[in-house]
Amino acid sequence: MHLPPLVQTFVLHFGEMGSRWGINRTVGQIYALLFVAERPLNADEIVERLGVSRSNVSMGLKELQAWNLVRLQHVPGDRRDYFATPEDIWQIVRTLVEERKKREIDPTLTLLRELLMQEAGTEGERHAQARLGEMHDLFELFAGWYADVRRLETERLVQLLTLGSKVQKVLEVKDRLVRLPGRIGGRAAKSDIKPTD
Amino acid sequence: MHLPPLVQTFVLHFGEMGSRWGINRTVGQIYALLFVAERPLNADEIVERLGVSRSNVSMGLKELQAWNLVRLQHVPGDRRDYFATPEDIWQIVRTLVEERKKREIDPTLTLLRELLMQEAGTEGERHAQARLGEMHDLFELFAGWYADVRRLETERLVQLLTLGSKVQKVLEVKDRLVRLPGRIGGRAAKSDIKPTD
DNA sequence: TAGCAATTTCAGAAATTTCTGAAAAGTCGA
DNA sequence: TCGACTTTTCAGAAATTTCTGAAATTGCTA
Repeated sequence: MHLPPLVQTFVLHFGEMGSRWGINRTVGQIYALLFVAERPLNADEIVERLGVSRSNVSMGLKELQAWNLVRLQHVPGDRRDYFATPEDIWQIVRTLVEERKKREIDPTLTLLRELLMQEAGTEGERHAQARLGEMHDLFELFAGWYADVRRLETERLVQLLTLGSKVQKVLEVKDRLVRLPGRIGGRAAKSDIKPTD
Repeated sequence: MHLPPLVQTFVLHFGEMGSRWGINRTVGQIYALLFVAERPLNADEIVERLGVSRSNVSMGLKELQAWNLVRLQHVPGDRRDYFATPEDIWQIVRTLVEERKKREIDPTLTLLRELLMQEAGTEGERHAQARLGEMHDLFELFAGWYADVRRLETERLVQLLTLGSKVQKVLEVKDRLVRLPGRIGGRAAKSDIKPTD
């Protein structure tokens, strides 16, 4: 691996973090390398800089493409494939949110729906089902949030994230205004989740 | 493994999802089992129901405790340890958010800060640093959001999550009101992140 | 402080994931 | 269609993670 020290530190870190983020080391390193690169890189350049096998890079790039985290580009007069990360970091956020939803939330949501349809035999199963119902509502809420985030344009997304704990004040303001004639704020959100604290 | 079919399906699914969520199969199964259990369970009961080794359960419980996802309880007249998940599912959300921040965001934030302090030698390093700066700002924003979520009481948390794409309307309303005399909405959030789309 | 019950630790076995090299498949111009 | 170049596939090697059984430790009470 020969890279400027700053880049190398970053690339190695991303490789290590990969396992916490659900990708493997090489995939993390490739992504980090492309992220800081000044121009698109081809597979052999990645092999050269990371010191891993060609086939590993090929598989890593395939996975990053499946995640929609890298874009394939072509350099005129060169038939090799060149890869780059989207420059807009907010596009990356939307992509990650979408993929996480698909992988970490949707499958469980599907299963929970199925289990809630079943007939509970024993007392224990009835209790389990009640608990699964709570989890289902929670997962639905998250799924909706993720879906919303994906659709928001950048400026609104920044606002939503910046909002955080200020939500209280903002909503107070809204509630007050919504009660005025004219109804700007839209209808109240349905919520079958009962707060317990 | 002997469990009612409904519970077994759920437990197995959680075990499989575990790897996507950054925990191992047994840890996922233990969590799922405790989540739907009618009463706290001791280690031997978990061994019995999941059909895994005693030591594996011991390690799994230790990890779940490190994540603050299970609580240790004592049954009077029984010196064994009993375990349960907090009943309030929103407490679980806060815990997960906190732990994810600690594991998935903070280490990278720390590294990015360090790298941004360094002197960039080459042109390539200067470009890399600019890119890392963008990532740093993004991670800061997320870290702040996560920290906020952890602090919100349940009702507000539900509101924040339900908000999603409605953020636009709500903020329009707020903006309008904030400009009125009295300044209810608080000061504008500082934002060094420039939207690019 | 001996004896028993419960829990934890840990070395190595088992399972899983990641990575490589070699071969296959695809692509383009001559 | 050939041949040079490029990418993909995949079986097995290497690395890593997970899991187990046995032993050690903890803590209680008699």
